Amino acid sequence: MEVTMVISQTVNAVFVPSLRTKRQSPKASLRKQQKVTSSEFCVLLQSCIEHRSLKKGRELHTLIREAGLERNRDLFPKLLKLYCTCGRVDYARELFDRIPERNLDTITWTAMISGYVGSGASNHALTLFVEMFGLGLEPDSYSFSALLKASADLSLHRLSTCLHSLIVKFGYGSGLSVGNALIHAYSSFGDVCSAQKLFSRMPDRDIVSWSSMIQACTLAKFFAESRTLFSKMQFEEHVKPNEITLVSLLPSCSFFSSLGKGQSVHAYAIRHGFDSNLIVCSALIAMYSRCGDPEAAFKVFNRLKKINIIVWTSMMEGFSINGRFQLVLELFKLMQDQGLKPNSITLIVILSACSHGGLIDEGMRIFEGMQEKFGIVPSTEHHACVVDMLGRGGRLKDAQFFIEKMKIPPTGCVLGSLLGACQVHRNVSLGERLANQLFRLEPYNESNYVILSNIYASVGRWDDVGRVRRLMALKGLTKPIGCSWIELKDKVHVFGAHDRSHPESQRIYGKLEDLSQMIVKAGYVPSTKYIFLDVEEDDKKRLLCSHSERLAIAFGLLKAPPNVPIRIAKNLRVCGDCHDAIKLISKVVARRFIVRDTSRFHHFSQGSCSCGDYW
DNA sequence: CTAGGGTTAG
Repeated sequence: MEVTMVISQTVNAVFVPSLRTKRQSPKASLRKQQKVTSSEFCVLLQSCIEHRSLKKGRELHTLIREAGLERNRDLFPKLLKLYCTCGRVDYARELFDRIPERNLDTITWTAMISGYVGSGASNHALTLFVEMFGLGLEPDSYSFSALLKASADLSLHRLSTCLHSLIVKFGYGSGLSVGNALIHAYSSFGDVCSAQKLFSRMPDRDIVSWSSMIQACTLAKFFAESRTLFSKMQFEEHVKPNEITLVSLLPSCSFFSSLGKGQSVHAYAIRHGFDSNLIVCSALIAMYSRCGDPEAAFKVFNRLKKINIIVWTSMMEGFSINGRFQLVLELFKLMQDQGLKPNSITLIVILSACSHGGLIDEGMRIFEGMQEKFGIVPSTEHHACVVDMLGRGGRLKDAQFFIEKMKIPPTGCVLGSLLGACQVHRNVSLGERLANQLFRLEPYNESNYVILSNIYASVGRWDDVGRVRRLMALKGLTKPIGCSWIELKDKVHVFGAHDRSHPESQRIYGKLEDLSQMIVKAGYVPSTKYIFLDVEEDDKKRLLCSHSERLAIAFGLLKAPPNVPIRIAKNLRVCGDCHDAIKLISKVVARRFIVRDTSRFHHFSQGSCSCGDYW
């Protein structure tokens, strides 16, 4: 409110005197008006743009038109930008179309193009660019920056490379902003190599270049490289990280599932006053949660005074992946009590929490009330959550019925959820039908093949297992190799299944043997149904004992300082038998284990797990 | 008229 008042005062202060001068000597005032007022208008417009004030902006526009300055070279592009940033690209386009093409210059075309990109209508931006190029107008560095963003938004890798060569041709190859836009575009395609090549050749680099390069590494899962860049920028090139740098870096810190790295970034945020920035905080909350420390995440959450929907969603997601499902629902209620409405992503998080927590009735109630209560039309993702919820709870028939009654066509993710449930509940015939449907729908999604092959294996149909595996090979798909890792003293130790490559392998297997004896005494019976290989029972039992997660656990027990929880991460789902075994190990050695799966955490303590064996 | 940012089912 204050802002609009300031603007209107300024408008009056600037405009009223010029109105008065209008009635005096016309010639003198005209000159005066154009010289002084157009730049003053420019400042005012800028202020409307910054505060996204459409109302004041329209008033200003009227004043500008009356002053005969609408088509001023500086003001016209600014007017376009005003409408675009206020969410009215249509007004901007109308204004743009009122001027004959031949009278438009590159700057104006580019303003309109950027406006489309900024409003998420990148396709229109490209169409306009083609028109502009066809008229023989040369794009400038601003045009290229906007176009690169458009090509990134539309996932057009080829277009980005074409633009890159055009950029070089037009002589903008060493420009800072264009370079930054190129890094961003390449990183959005996961093409870190091109981004890195460009970055290393840039004559000038600023905070945006560094942050974008860090972001590129993080997105491509080059986590160690992100961190290296972070220290390099500070200690070798003396560039000061800002909040955006931290947000680009933070996801890298949770990968190894050890807290140290993320904590140091948090400390940096506190030292530099970034710890009340909501975006930094939601990244911190996600980082702590993904390191298996929801309490630390909650501390960050709790000291915020004003919380937006994304921060709430991050916190609820954090509790959810750490198995605190009741807490998720309590927070969800609290959030609504405070007058905040969930968005579509919040509801996915909530439904997924209900699914993983086995809170089926509650979940169904929330799903059914989505539209009426929150005004959100359920998308395929929400439907997939419900299918997962019913399927996980063993209600396969209900899940099938639910899919049949869907008002929108079921996508791969909806059917995939049900296929996953078929694996858990060993339903071969339904699994087969779904898998065949899915192979047509998404032929290159390897997880569907893996699940079907696991379903066959679980009932001993080894010929069919082989058939699915050959089908995968034919399509060039592979099953990811399982491994687990543990970080100790800044070093990551990775283990594969039955791995003997670690220098301390002998001690690890010795420890495993001890542990096996202890848990057998405590009542452990190996469950060979989790071995999806065609081998003898005894071999299966032996294979179970040296799964990668157990090797990492044994190593952790040998090496980690006493009394701290042992944190393990795995790139696949924890095997069900290992899950049983780790529960018992946590009891017999009186130790907490925090194991991260592909999708969630298992907090093992005193013989039980936070997931309640339902996952 | 330019560049980079947080939450998303299996």
